[in-house]
Amino acid sequence: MATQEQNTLLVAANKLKSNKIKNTPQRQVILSYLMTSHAHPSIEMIFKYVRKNGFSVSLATVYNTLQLFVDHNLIIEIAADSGGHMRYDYFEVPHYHVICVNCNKIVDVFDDSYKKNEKIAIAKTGYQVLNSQYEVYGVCPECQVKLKNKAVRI
Amino acid sequence: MATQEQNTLLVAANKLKSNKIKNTPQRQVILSYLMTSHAHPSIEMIFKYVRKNGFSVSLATVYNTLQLFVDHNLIIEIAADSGGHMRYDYFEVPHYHVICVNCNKIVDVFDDSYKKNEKIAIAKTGYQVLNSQYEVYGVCPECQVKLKNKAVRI
DNA sequence: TTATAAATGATAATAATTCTCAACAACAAT
DNA sequence: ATTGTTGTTGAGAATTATTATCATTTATAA
Repeated sequence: MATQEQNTLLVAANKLKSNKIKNTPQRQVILSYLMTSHAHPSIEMIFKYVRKNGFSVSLATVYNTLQLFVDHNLIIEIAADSGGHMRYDYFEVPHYHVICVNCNKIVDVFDDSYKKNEKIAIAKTGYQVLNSQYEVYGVCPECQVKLKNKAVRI
Repeated sequence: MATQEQNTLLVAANKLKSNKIKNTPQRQVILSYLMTSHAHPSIEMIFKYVRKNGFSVSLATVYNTLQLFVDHNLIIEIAADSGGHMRYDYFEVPHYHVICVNCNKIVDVFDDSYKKNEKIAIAKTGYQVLNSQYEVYGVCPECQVKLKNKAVRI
């Protein structure tokens, strides 16, 4: 019987094939990680994850692979501002991100109404629209508590 | 009679004062540039602009100043993907950006309906929302023509 | 004025990203 | 299955972007 990990790798492998992307172990692992993780991982996190799972990989390959996936619209890049690191997310079902400006935690909101603005953008600019991204910045519930406690202790 | 440039600097100076930001020549010039330019300039463009206009400035000051303005919500950072450089924009009236993935041109769309999604985000996540940003990626009319011609000439 | 707290700027230090190219691997055609 | 071709990987170098340092200068309030 196949393990969960094997199943996920298989799904990723099929995704690569249907996108005519050559099927290497590194690409399978990176894509399956992005498909299943809710952490919206950074380059560094992805690099460590692949090695931790027993595959060889270099940083150059992580960069190349993520760029390739972005070009194929399989994933998106998220600029999570404070900290300055790019984060990556599998993007099959349209959703947007709510990002904590204190701890950088990112949560998904699966509501595609923001996508309606693409039509307005086309009408107003004449651009040929490929995709769009909506991001909300704020303070997560945990950090709201932390910051409140901090203020009291001055 | 005051020149246009002088007027713009005056407006910027008042903006700084009303935000309790110490009023230095560098800050005036950078803010006035962001308030009047439609170019959504990068760090490099801002640095060159300030020097071209006869003021001394260092890269460190440009970085510091932009961070300060972002913290005061006077401007926003835009991750214009391809090219990887951050771009900056004065942000008084809510609007979103339509970005050409080929030439990186950024145009504004002044339609704040995307802001309505903030309420949904609050309800679904419990975050204390500070602001939100919507970005559309596509190909601008000029590049549509260029790319079409290119394809024909292979 | 003058005191003082803060900003500037030259440069160093660090971190992130891209480049290079030899060795290797995927996959289509046989 | 074997092989040839084309594309991928990876170690490290090169480059680029960003942040830190700190002596000097400047803005502002008293």
